[in-house]
Amino acid sequence: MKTKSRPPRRRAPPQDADAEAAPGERTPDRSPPGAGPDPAKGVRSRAARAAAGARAEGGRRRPGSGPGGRRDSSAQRRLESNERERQRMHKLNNAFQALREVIPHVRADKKLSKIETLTLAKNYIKSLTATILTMSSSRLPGLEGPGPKLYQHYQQQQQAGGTLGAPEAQPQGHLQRYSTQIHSFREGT
DNA sequence: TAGGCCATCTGGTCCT
DNA sequence: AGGACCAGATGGCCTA
Repeated sequence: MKTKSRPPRRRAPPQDADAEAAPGERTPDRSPPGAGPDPAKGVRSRAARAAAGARAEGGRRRPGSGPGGRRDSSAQRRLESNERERQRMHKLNNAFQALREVIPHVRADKKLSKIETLTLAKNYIKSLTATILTMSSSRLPGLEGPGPKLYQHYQQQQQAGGTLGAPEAQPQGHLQRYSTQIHSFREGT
């Protein structure tokens, strides 16, 4: 992972790239290998779409639709790079799917979007953390066991504005937030 | 039809 | 140098 922050990226002029670089003919619908009906992709039936070949154009720009499209090694490298990028995104999507499967939520009939998944997961973690803290600190007033250490760690995180972040240290708060969130997703708000 | 979400392409930047 | 990562752009599908 990159931890460094990068300078703001400037973007090359919008895709007139067609004009140059013509990276070869575009790949005809490369639905991901083994991604006929993308398993990770449920309900919103992209599957149907793929089946229908509807995705033939995908959202892709067409690099070298012109005749001169073929272009030696640089075009070849571009294609390979595209393929790697696709694979990378597929892995990312698999990870999203795995995450969806472990966070409890209602509305099983509808797939959580990525943003919903992340948000829900974050609050789920918070609520679990808070619950653990409550349980372990109430267990004993201070000597052994994970309780005090956990609590101290949690407090440090809070002070550092750390990943546990939010100022509501009350487990209730997290739980509350998580469940309202589930609720709002259920209602589609 | 508009808006949300997504997959893919692409080129820049960073890392090994 | 080549691959990984990232974010902008583009266009398709779906739902309200």
